[in-house]
Amino acid sequence: MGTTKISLYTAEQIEMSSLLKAIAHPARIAILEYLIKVDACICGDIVNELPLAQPTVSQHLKEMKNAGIIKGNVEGTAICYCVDKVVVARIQSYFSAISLKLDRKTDDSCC
Amino acid sequence: MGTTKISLYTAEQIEMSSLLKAIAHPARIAILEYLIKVDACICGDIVNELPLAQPTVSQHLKEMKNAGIIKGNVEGTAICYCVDKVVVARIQSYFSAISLKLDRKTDDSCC
DNA sequence: TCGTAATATTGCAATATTGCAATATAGTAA
DNA sequence: TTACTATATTGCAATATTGCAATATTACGA
Repeated sequence: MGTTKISLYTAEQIEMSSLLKAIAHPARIAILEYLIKVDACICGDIVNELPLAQPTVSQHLKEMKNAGIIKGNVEGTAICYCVDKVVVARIQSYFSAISLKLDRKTDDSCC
Repeated sequence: MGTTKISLYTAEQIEMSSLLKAIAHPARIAILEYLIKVDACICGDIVNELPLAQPTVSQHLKEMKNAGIIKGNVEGTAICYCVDKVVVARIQSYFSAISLKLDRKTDDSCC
């Protein structure tokens, strides 16, 4: 990759992009949705739900945890992962703000 | 990359992930925000706003247009890009729905 | 027509991502 | 301790992404 002159992006832009990158994959979305669906934050059977091998799921979980979108809790042999409400809320409000700004415009000036 | 058994993800999951992928980069976010800020959907001076060369910006715009997040309109020599409200709204409501589900839970069962 | 401005495309190097087999680690139970 | 279960890590191949220089294209004006 070429060199990204990161210093010229705002902290928010960088944070947002890294959060989104952590979700921008079908498997990650599926994991996210599964963690939300299975009310209790169930752990390892994510592997059974997804068409992916255990190491791959583990990697995805690691990345998502790194990005901060999920949290992990060791419980004996199992590990309990769950979605971080606060972070999801931040993403949600980011898009709400954008959407609001877009809606305020009378109409698309050219497109 | 290994083979993603795409067939096992839902259409929504795939669509969402590809939309998010089109934004999950500081430059893409910056472009998005700029297009929203400059009320009229101004065209090529995005290049002057970003720390990126013209071909690179052009590529980003192409990808974002491919993903459907922005629209382009030829106006003589210039091209007028603007954000697609509808698509952004879809992303927004996706995260709203998730956020809502998360909030409905009494508390995080383990984390 | 020629020149210029705005944008796109091509081709390539550098790097990142994805996926998995094999292996390692850690906890728990007998 | 041994065996088992759950998860993580390593190492690697395949592919995707990012960025840009060079070049092409397209539209306009003189």
